[in-house]
This record gives sequence, structure tokens and C-alpha cells, in this order.
Amino acid sequence: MTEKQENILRAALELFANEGFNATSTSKVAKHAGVSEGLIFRHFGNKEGLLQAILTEGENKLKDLLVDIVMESEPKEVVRKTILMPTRVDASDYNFWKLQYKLKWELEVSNDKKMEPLIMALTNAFQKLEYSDPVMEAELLTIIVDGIGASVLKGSKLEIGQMTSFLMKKYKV
Amino acid sequence: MTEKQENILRAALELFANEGFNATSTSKVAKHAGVSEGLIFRHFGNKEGLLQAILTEGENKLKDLLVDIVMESEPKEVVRKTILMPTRVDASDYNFWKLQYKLKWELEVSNDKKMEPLIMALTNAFQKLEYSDPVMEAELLTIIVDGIGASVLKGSKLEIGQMTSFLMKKYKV
DNA sequence: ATTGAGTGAGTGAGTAATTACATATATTTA
DNA sequence: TAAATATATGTAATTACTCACTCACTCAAT
Repeated sequence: MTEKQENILRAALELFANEGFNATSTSKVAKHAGVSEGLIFRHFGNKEGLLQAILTEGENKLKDLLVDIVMESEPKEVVRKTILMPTRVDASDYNFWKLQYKLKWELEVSNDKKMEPLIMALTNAFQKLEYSDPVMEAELLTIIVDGIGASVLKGSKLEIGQMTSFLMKKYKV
Repeated sequence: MTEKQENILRAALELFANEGFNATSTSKVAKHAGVSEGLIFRHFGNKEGLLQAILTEGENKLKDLLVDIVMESEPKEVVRKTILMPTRVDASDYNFWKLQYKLKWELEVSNDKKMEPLIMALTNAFQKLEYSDPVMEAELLTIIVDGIGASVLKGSKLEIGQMTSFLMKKYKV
């Protein structure tokens, strides 16, 4: 991966995440990356291929967050770590996560399947903690965490630290 | 409002909601509405004006949902009605709501301000119900309801009826 | 006669993508 | 080692096409 390729990916990520995929032209990406437009197509085939390269590169970021939770055996810790997920997102990865949320609505590309292990782990944890409806509890908590993540990325006034500690108290973890 | 104007608005709403604002061309809207492209600009000035016309027309739909909750004096009813909000969305309004969610990410147009009366009402209700942190409780419930709404519109496998009755049991309302 | 709704070909500015061409870096050959 | 060849990396100009928007025009109802 040459330096120019990295420049292209970095520029594309920033523009796609902040202006949107459709609203960002390849010429804009090229200018932003300090590179000729043709180079984008040489390396990534087409605009869609450029997006895919960004997505697969960032896929591990999601996996890294999830594996730590799914591998946890202590049920209370599973819940606690899930609640804390939004706080563990590195600021340098903001653009990647923003892009994920944007694409869910712009191209109807979701990663529900990648979240399934988390839901399974949560269901299991709530069962061990003897909640009466573990399946719904797991579903609910993922909705909450997803919503908090969205708030953070949209720069909402919601104080994330306050909300997470409030949740940990509520779930007694 | 002539029939052709209504046709334009209806076509634009459907296309903007399902394909996205940027991804929908004005010529596509015109074709879909059975109207010349020029007519769109005569009536709505520009593409942005067309979007605004749709948004202001639909603004009352949100107001109608909220006023019923905010005017409620019984605290348990406030919580109950909030939880039931996603189920009360008429199927004929799906496109409008989908557009709302899409625009939040595509154009960073949010209606946080319009939700504030709901948050106030919820805070007040949780206070009367003697929850220890009514502000956070209100914030949390709006996040949950927002997330459930999003799931419904995205056609997720989440069973909305199950989730709402689960929540009503959880909140004892 | 005037007005306002409605038309559709036309406009320049972009759009994604391709092209022909240039340079740098290996790899092979003499 | 040095020259010759091949391959990867890059560019600028150009392609065919789409975009939001305009404009001169028609037509029906006052």
C-alpha cells in the first residue's frame, strides 16, 4: 500500500463520512488527497470499490470491540462492557463510525449480522442473571447502545459519561 | 394546491425517502409525477425548496403525535403513550418518517428541538413517579423509542409489538 | 388582453470513468 | 556490473453522460 493509496483512502473516508457517499465526487476525493483522479480508478476500480476498501479496512475495528465482550464469561461484565462500548471508540475512528451510521440509511447497508454475536452473548448473560425475558433485554440494550453511539457521532448535547454510569447503576453492573 | 403539485410532492417524498435526496434527480421526480421538469422549479424554486415543502407539510404529523403525550397529565400515561408512539405511526406515513431518519444523516437535519417538549413531559412524569434520576430516564426512553422507530422503518426483524409490551411491563405502565 | 399553470428542449457545470502517455522501480539478460 | 526489458505507479486530457436549472413558448380561464 503506497503513500498515495493511503492518502486516497483517508481523504475518501473523511469526505464520505462528513458529506455523504453520493454527495462526494471522485474528483473531490482526488483533490483532497493531492492525487490525480485517474489514480483512484487504477487502484480501486470504481467509486464503489473505493468505498468497499474503506469498509473492509474498518471492519476489524468493529470486530475488535465485539470480541472483548463476546469472549467475556462473567455475565455482569458482558453487560457492563456493552454499556461502555460507546465510550471506548477512539476519536481517530469517529469518521469510520459516522460512515457506518450514514451508510445504514444512504445505501441501506447494515451490519446487523455482525452484531448477532453480541446479541447472543447478551441474551446468555441476562439469562444467567435471571432476567425474566433475556431475549428482549438483549435486544433492548443493543438498541440503547446503538442510540447512544449515534448521539455521540451527531454531536448531540447528550452527556455520554453521565448516561453510561446511569445505565450501569440501572443494570447493577 | 393543484393536482400536479400534489403529484410532485407525492413522487418526491417516495423517491427521497427510498433512494435518498442526493441520489434522486429532479428529472426522475418529474417523470414519476407525470409532469414536466420545469414545473417543479416553477412551483418550488429549486430542489431544496421541494424538500422543504415536503418537510413543512409533514411537520404536523410529528406535532400530532407529540401533542397527545405532552398534554397528558397522568404520569404513567405519559410514559405509556411514549412507548406506544412507534406503533401509532400510520403505514401511509412510513415514507415521511423514513425521510426524517434519512435526512438526519444525509443532511444533518435533525428535529431535536421539536422533541424537547416530549423530553420535558417525560422528565416531569418520571419525577412524579419518583424515579431517582428523571432527567436521564427521560433521555433514555427517547433514545429507546427513537431506536425502535428506526428498526421498524428499516424493516428489521425486531417484533415491535413484543418490544413495546415488554417495555410497558418494565416501566409498569 | 392578461394572467398563471404547464411544457420540453436547451444550458453550462459537473459526473464517473477511460485514455494515451510519462516516470519510477524492479527483473532479466549480456 | 551495466544495459535492456518489463512492470508498477502516476498524470493530464478527454470521454460520454447526468445534473439542477432556465427560458421561450402554448394554452385555457378569466
